[in-house]
Amino acid sequence: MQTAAAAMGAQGRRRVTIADVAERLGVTKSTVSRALNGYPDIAEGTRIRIARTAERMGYRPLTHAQAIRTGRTRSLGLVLQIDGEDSARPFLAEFIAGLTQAASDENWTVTIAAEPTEPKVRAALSRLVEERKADGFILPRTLTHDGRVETLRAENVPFVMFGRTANPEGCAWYDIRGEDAMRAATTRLAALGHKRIAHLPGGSQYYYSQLRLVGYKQGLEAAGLPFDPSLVGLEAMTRREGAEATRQLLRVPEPPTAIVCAVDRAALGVYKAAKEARLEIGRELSLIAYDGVPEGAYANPGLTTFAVNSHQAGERLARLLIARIRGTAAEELRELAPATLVERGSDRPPALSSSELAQHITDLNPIETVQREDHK
Amino acid sequence: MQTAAAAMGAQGRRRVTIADVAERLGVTKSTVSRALNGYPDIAEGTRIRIARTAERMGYRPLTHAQAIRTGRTRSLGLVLQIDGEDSARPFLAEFIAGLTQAASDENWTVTIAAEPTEPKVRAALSRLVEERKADGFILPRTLTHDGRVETLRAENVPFVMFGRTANPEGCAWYDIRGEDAMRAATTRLAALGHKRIAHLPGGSQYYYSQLRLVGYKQGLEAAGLPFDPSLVGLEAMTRREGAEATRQLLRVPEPPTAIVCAVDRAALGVYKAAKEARLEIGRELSLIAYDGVPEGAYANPGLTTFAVNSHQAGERLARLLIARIRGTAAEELRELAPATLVERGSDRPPALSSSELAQHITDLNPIETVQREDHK
DNA sequence: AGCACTTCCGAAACCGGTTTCGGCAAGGGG
DNA sequence: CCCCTTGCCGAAACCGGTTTCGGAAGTGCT
Repeated sequence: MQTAAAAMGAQGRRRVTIADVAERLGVTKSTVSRALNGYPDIAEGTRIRIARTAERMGYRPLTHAQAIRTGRTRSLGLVLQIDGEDSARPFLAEFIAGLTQAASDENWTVTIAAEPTEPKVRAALSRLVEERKADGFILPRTLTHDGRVETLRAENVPFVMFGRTANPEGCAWYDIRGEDAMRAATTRLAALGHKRIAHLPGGSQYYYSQLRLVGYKQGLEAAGLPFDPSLVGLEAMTRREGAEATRQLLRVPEPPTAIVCAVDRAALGVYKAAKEARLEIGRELSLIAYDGVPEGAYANPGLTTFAVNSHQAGERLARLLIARIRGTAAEELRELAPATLVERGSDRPPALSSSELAQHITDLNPIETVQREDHK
Repeated sequence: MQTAAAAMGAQGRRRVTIADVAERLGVTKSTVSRALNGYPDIAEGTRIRIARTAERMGYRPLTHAQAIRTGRTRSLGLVLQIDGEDSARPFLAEFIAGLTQAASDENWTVTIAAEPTEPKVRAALSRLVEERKADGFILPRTLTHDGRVETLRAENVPFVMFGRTANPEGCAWYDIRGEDAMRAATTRLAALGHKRIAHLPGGSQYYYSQLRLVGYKQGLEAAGLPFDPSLVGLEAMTRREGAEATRQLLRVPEPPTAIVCAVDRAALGVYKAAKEARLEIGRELSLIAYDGVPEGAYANPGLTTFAVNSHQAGERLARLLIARIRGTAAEELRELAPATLVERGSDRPPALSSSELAQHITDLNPIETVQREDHK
């Protein structure tokens, strides 16, 4: 139904095509094409001459026309899983900015899609490949065992992950050294005088949670503190879960005076639980987390955290993926970057020792109250 | 340099092409093409036969191959302006989800780009058109006078705006009735007993700010309250600006007992200023805002606000743009939707009258303190 | 001088579609 | 019965590139 073509995208004069360039120089299209694409059977002088006139005439090959023969589109694919529940993604804008700017530097574009469930995400990946809409993919939020990786490996499609994974075979990635951040957070709290430092891990489906737990343990070891499994709380990815995990940690005989959270949003829940228990963050309970969400700055006191540079992540991932598509081996395309400490007010020397804190908590919170909080 | 094609996207068997379908039926490619594209010179029976076999064979035309002749890509363009400063976009994920899901329903895709400044955004729009990467654009964050519109109008490229604009000629849009929300907010506060209701407008570069101001005035009128220009505060788009505007409003002889904010983030600044002035939100100062940012739920008390459904906005905009590209007149593609009231705790009957509040403020805050706050 | 190799480029096919053009057959009117 | 439409489809050109193939000129070697 190509009839109602009222809105024709016709903007003035015609594009300059490869035929125009060829004619101008008295050579054939094929010579121009091979010259511009670096084929070895074109004389150096000819190549330069062609490159110059093409440049001067403003010739830019039409990606679609190339794609029909080469199969390549110069397009990076990004498929998001957005399920409405947990769709607060403060970093998405910066991430996309980094991605698209790096892509456009190399004259690539980014095709984006979103689906609510994992099977649909996989289907979308396949569809984009099948329709040649993307030459490769960036996979955000890598899981320990990631179905998307299987899909793409099976179809032999290039990809790079934001985050490492359990089975690294054939995988390229960019990741932040979350384990180093957790390690530094722990030693920092120890240096402030904390003896009982807890950890709130992230969801176990994410590989980074394992890494961050390891970093926490390394930090304890470096500080000469023993590892106590009872100080590893429930998995907490949300404010609600963070609050619940904290309530549980504060109920034990020797409660922690500091908590290292795998993610900022869980840390926001620590604030909530602390408020319920009438504890002041930065005095009775210290806190360091990871991510750098903007809400952390609004918390009271501000949340000390290790921030990740999402813009840079997007930028690097775009470059890695382009290299991957061009044929570089996955094993050579693995990059790690550090998180940056943002010091705010949530980490201070402990005002109370662990046992004093325990006493303080039971003084302030009769058993009944605590239990009622627990069930709400 | 097409050499290192190690990562060829070759997935098994070849696609089924239009030639395959034609051969299968003993007709020519051209017949298949015209049948599938609804040309009138194909017999109905033939059309059905072709459609069925194409379907059965799993034939899907390759968009790029079509594009080279038709110039159309079946791709929607979205160019974001992301400048790093104000890049917190809590709705972006939902918006993109709506957009891409609607697009993919109609077998279109979304190409996304981001640039830090307005001129670069305009350049990106032109580039995407020039390279035929997008058939039309969605323009988020419409300004009163929008350079993007001029660029696209000049090049005769279809577009739809998220938000209305001053000069509607040739513009299609989807927008939320922010004016109705502001009107409802104002009458609601009046019904709770507030007599002095202030308004914090958004940035004047945004057309919606004008509309919301009008809605506020309509609300006053409907409630039988006089409009007092001194109750319209400074433009506030951020928490910081919202706080500053509030300080200023609270300093007058007859301060407002309630504030209607054009945007949630300014409202978060009201909380801050209220805390400084030791006023309790929902008692001494009531508050209703607009947007529905997640932080509003975490504020204390929760922020009552008119929330916009970003997912739906994206979805509708995709459909409008596709219709626009297919030739529907811009004037027929204008859609408005209401915002939804989310009741939380920030709007209550006033605990104090305006004059009592004024007294209360001066009691609690010696002049010096206020001035110091002012300059920080 | 003769021959085999290179070097470099033109000719033409090709990719997977769309669109123009023209022709055949059936139908209608005089 | 003939001519003129009209309906329907095939043939071929076309879109803007890439890639294969082969041949003309130049080079090196004997």
